[in-house]
Amino acid sequence: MERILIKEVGKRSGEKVKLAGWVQSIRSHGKILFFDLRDASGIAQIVFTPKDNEELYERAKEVRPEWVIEIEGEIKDRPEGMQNKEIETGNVEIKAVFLNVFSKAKTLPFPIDTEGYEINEKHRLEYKYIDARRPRIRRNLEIRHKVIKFMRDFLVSEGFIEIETPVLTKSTPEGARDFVVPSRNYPGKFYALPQSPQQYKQLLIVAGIEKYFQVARCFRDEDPRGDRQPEFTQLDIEVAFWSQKDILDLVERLYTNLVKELFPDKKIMKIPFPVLTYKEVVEKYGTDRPDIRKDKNNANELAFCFVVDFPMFEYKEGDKRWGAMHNPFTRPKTEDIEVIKNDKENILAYQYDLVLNGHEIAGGALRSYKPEILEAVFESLGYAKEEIKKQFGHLLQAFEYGVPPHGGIAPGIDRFLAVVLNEPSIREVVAFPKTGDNKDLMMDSPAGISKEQLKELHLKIEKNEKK
RNA sequence: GGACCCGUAGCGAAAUUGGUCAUCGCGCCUCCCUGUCACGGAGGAGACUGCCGGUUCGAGUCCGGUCGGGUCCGCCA
Repeated sequence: MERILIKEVGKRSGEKVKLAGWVQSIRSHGKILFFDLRDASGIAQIVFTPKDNEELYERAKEVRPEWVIEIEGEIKDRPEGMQNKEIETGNVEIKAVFLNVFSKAKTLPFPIDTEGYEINEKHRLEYKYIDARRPRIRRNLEIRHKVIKFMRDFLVSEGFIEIETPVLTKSTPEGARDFVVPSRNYPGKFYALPQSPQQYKQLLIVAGIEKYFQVARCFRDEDPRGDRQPEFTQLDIEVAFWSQKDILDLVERLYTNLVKELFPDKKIMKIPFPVLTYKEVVEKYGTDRPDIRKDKNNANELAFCFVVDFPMFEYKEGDKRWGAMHNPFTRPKTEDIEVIKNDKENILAYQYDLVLNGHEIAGGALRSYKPEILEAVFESLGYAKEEIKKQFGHLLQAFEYGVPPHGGIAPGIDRFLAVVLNEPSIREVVAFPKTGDNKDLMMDSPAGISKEQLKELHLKIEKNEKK
């Protein structure tokens, strides 16, 4: 017999079927036994009585919560007054005639019939595969899937193509700390994991891909927060010949359609999204990611806005030097080389963020495509000529072979989901999140490697003198 | 790198100002129960109060350290 999904049983009364799943709860009444059987599609009530089959009933009595079983039986309309309106299949129940236990289960380390917020997160992270059995987490993962699918379908329908870029790439200065991967073939050399596919996507533009996107994993070795993980997913977008307005319009269409389709209960406060300058939001709200909601307690209010005209440079107090506010590839709003080099504090850039309810959910820019501008920016940041060539030579060289004006944006998927699902942390919308100390409690990672591996990689570990 | 918060059975909590036997709910085990759906009822097991040290006649409670989580600042092109 073919197994059917539990959500089907409600409309197949009278049929003999096979079901399989996890035993969610057991209610025993002496001479009648109820299971709530759960699969990925739903929950249904299974009934055993000794009157129908003594041997089967005795075996069913041994079953415990979370065992994985299959049953065969007849779907029957429930007796009058005994329907359960709380579940989709509550009008029927399955009278079991066959039971097979695939797998027993120990008592779970914590309950899964609650929202889960009350449980110490280290337990949930260590047993994430159990935590994810709770409906809230399964729903979050399903909605994540739908959001990503929507984004893909939307961009494809707009003529974009998705292209994968390497995960093993090169460490670059500026920006966050890199995760690095030692090379076996080249002693003392390292790959780096991408902080974003930034340079690759610009090179794809040079290649003539005019509309690129990628659901891209990005890696940054900084201390996490509730809204940051060391690895995260962004919808990486780059286009040739488009203006800033073209890009903002695309993103606005993406989110308005997405919310309409997948979150119909949510209300977007203002369409078109307000466009505010960096200067005015900092003056008015004291932050570059203003929360412009009217009612901050209303979970269904989504207040998007664009923040534009960021400064090109900012002075890094910690490093005592000038850095790029966004990234060095961003196009300044001037083409005057002398101004770029000498008037750093006043230069604005074609840089923009999308902000939602006080969270930065996308950042992007038009890029410098004229080599002399790019070089002026690098010089402004204090790079010597030979250093520029060494670090960014491949990009500058590529730009000598015909490059269109281009730009892009990268919406962060995790953060958007956390906001729209009203979750307190992006850990609630990631399948296997890491702790606030970049550890994976479930895999026990990071972990040591064998002497042989170290030797192959030409690495020696210095003993920590004092830790 | 810095500041703060938390750590008591499997889970969540309680424990006067330091003072008997460390309490409760859920879960777990056994038994009873033919209509429950968070079933119900009766009984039971389960804790060196994260770990190490100190103060004290006496520490779950105070102090120091350590380990494990969390929040924030720095950081996050």
